[in-house]
Amino acid sequence: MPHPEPMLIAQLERRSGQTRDTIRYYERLGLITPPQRGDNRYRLYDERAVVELNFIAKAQEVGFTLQQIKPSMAHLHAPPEQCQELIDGLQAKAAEISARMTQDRVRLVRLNKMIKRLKGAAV
Amino acid sequence: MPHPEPMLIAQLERRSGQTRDTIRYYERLGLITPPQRGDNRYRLYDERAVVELNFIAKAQEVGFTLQQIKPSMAHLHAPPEQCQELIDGLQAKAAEISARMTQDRVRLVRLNKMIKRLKGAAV
DNA sequence: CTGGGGTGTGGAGTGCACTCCACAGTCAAG
DNA sequence: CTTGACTGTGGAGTGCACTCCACACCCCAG
Repeated sequence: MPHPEPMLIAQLERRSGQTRDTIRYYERLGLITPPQRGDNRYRLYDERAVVELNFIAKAQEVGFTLQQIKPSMAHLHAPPEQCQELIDGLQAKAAEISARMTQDRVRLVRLNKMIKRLKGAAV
Repeated sequence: MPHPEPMLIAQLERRSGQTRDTIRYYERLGLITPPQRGDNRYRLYDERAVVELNFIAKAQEVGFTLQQIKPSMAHLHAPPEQCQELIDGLQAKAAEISARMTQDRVRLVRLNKMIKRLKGAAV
């Protein structure tokens, strides 16, 4: 059933939501596994590529940079055993986000104070 | 009392916490008022510069970019009358930060789910 | 009067994540 | 057989906020 019907980059573009420039950029960076090539040197992708691109998108969404994502890509297709480093990375990122939220709370308070002062002075 | 004892850039660096490169960069951008010059073309700063640099630092702290800060610099030395645009800017930024905090809450939930799943699978 | 520090300038480099470009080969339809 | 869409490559450009550089004055202490 999973007959490997390869897709060209335009199709992967549609299926992944990433532009072909971005896809090729990720390939340059070594983030995704380099696809097969046809006789014409065209890239031939399979489902694996879709999975990888979705993973990258999700990882970015939670705040990882591409550099941080790169080492995790290896673990992506392996079953999640002894991924302590992965867990560590996730926890570090969670801490980072928490810290930013704390910062943001402070910022908001400051901003609201400024706004109040200005509004008061304007009257 | 406020005799205008001018300072060189190294002193402003110490008093403001910004490197001289950053100070000159701000000047290039037109963010701070260009200082007087001595006969040797050295920049001669006064207290005003300290105020301006502190303002920029604070504005950055609450999340404004230099581009966004630039138009506010004019109002800095004037009394705060009819600064509706300033207030608008502050409120916009507050909204922006609130939005990010909402995003961050989502991100944190996702991250914690990932962590739990990985920890569960690892056992 | 020499040396070491401070200062001036314009311009290039950094890191992130793309984004766009010119130029060239490839392929299917009319 | 030509045309237009698709693909390939390497490289340059973007925006942000610096940061660093070479090269050249300037100034004061020893």
